[in-house]
Amino acid sequence: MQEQPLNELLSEYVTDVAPQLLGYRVRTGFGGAETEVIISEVEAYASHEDPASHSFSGPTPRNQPMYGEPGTLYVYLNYGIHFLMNVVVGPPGTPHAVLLRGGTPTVGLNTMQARRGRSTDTANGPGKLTQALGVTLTHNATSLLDGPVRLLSPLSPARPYVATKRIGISKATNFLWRYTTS
DNA sequence: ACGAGGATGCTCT
DNA sequence: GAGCATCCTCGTC
Repeated sequence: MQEQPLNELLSEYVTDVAPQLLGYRVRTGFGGAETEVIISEVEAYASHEDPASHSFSGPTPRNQPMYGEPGTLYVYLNYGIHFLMNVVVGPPGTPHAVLLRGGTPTVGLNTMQARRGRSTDTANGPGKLTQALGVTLTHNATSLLDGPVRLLSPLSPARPYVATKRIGISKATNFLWRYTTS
């Protein structure tokens, strides 16, 4: 496959990067078990231009990782229950992020099903995705290029996608910044 | 098939 | 103290 280097892709503007991450893989190898999904659903969050972004109002203790290098992993606790994972993107220092909302399991399905405690709906949601991959707050601010949670290039050509409204937010609900493979 | 409601704890005002 | 970038169970149709 031919594609531009990942670090170049991740430096583009967040709404350009987000749909291009569809088809990329996320891989972990915790507890001796390799697990991997193909990303199928993402959302873009554009810092100060986006009232729904965690970095809309500037730096806070929680959103520090968003100000890091493109390719940094930003994990946070949502609703007190679920971890959600983002890829920090955009020109370095701009706190833009792509929320990974779902994936198709390709490696280690049994492990992911065990982590999920069920055999269906393994990674088709942002909280389910992190649980299936074993991603938690301990991985926050690590590098997706060089760390325990890896972002890997697609194995097959890019597929068509659709852009729709983002889900589960109460601000800027009209932005068509949710991208899913059709 | 679908909707309502509860779980659960951190973050920021 | 309010508000979450969610998920699951249970009730009803």
